Amino acid sequence: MSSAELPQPHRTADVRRPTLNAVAARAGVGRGTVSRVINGSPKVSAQSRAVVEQAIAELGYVPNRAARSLVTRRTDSVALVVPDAETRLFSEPYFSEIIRGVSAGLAGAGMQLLLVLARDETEYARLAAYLSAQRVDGVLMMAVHSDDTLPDRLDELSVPTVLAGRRSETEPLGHVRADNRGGARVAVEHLLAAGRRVIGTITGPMDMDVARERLDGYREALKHAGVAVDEELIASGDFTEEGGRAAMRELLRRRPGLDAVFAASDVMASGAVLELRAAGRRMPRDVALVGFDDSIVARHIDPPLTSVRQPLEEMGRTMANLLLDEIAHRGTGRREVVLPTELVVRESA
Amino acid sequence: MSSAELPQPHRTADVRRPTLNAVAARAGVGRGTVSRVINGSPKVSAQSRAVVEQAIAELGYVPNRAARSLVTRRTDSVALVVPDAETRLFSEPYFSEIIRGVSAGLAGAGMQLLLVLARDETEYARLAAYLSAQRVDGVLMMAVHSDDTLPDRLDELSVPTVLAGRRSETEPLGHVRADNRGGARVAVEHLLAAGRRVIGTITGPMDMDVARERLDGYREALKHAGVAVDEELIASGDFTEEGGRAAMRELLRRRPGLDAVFAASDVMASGAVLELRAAGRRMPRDVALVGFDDSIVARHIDPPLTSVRQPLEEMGRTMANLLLDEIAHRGTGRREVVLPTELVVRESA
DNA sequence: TGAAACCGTGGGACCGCTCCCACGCGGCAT
DNA sequence: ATGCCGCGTGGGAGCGGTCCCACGGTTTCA
Repeated sequence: MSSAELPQPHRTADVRRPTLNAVAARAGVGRGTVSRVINGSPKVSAQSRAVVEQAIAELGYVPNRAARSLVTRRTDSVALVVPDAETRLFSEPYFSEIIRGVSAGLAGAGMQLLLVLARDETEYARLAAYLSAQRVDGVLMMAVHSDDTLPDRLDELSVPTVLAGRRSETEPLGHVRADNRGGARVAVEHLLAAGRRVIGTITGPMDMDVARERLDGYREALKHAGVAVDEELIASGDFTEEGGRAAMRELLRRRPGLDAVFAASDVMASGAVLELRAAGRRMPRDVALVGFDDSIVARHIDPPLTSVRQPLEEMGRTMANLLLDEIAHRGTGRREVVLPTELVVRESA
Repeated sequence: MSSAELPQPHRTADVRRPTLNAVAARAGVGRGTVSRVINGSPKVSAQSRAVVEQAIAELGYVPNRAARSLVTRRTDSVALVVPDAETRLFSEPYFSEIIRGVSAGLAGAGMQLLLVLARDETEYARLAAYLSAQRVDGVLMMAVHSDDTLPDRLDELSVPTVLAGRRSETEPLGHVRADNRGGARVAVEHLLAAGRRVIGTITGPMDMDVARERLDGYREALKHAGVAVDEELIASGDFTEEGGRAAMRELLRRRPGLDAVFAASDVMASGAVLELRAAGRRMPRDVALVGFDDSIVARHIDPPLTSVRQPLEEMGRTMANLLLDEIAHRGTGRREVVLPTELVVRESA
């Protein structure tokens, strides 16, 4: 009989939810008043507010986001963009912790989190247009590469954007990062304090800011302790296990007498461990080892790895806050926040 | 002069994007025609279509999602709900792989992924109302507990829902899961094939379907091989490292002569390794060990752990597809999909 | 040759909300 | 008393789409 018998593809269940109008009718007030109550406007009498709130409760009214967005031009949602190539890194606490921080930071403001995995280059290229098309109020980006221009494009389109980490020392956009330099410094100081003097380091790719910063921290610590920096003790990896292993091999070849290594990431450290073991070096007796990230592998490496921990969740929360701030008051000036790291001492050093 | 000088908090940049109207005007056709072109309706002449597409390209037009949602009552987005308590599991490939699969599956359909971390109980309780309030077209849920009623509530509110894993053998909702029983069986068969006969198992919490299924697989394999199941060789853990360790200790106490162990998760296996090592057992010589999940720790345990891998990404993609299907044709009947597992042989067994 | 069927098309109505203007009313100064 | 101010308040307009009806122009078939 009714059209209800016809299939209704692509239609949500037509259990029509109460509208603002319905609430107004029930409360015996105008739509404007209901809207004011919902949006916490002060220009409502206590009485009206009570009546409206009552009606809302009775009807189980929830505002329609689309209708609101349409007029306010806000979406109350932000996108978290992660290049898919890096998704594997998800497996590191890095992503999950940051995400939970972001989520916590956004929840308070009633913002939704849109997860966008940029699969291939094509998709990535379209992203700027896509994200600027009034779909989100702002964008958070993780794992930005030095040569990544998406942030700049978003900036041109005046889409509030906050990055996890910076692309270079002169990052123009707002971002949050850990004190990589300080963390590295503390790590190396820890090795120095244990009496180690021939300390090598395995760096990340030098076109990444984190890698440069951690290397700088290594240098600073040595310099500060009056130990000359031996360039032969610096080998570069690429943040992969195999890269770490190769770098370690190189270090052992160049300076067989080294007694400690600071690896700029736990994953590289785990590669180094394999090589050290193969070379018959015992840890920490012969060679002490410190990593960076305090990732999940740190605890499972044998011996458990001393590592530098970043306040990931706090970084996420801070990113959310910076973004919310930027959304609320545009162009309040870009801000960068650097959060402190912490050395987690285990058995490897 | 203009109002542009006034601060405009909470307003997106007023660079007004072209509307469908603008496109129509430029193309010299009516709004209806433009709408038809955008939605791929066949009832448009080739000529009109060409003109409209041209105009769209020239203006860089992108449809306004909110406006569309308002009338269609669709949002073209689905929520992925993850109880925050489980977020730590993010660090396992489990979540990241599933997410990437989900994302891939949704991307093809032009759907957005809303990540919802349900923090505390209160929030979790509100979620049903929230999610049913025309905010998403469907819901994907991970890490559902046996006593979780959110899925049922969503179902009542006729919100299409698909789960990762089932709550019990009689799960009424659509879901995707790995062949836990078969995987466990293959794992144990692998141990049997290596000549092991006194095979213990460390199970997960028995109120979880995965745990029960994996234990069943263990039993099946033994039975099939004509080996009597010794209940003393079954110890229960809780999917944590410490739980695995305790269970292993118990097994060694009960049956010091065991020559193999099947742990229902890699994390528990890593705990077992610690205990075995403490007890002076060498692996795999004295005791062979197989885990489940092929998580990141599996490769880093010493010796590298033989483990059962689940096709996580495919599970994610399948979840997305089931959900899309359910959204498009409601009530086409609940479906459950079971995907095969694979034994990854390393050095521990 | 005329009616019927069909096809692409334009545009009005509407989705549910916010914004803002105009209005009524009581209190205060004139 | 009369005017003015300010505070709630109601409701029209409009956000940018989709849906659907009505319309003119062909084609089809009796």
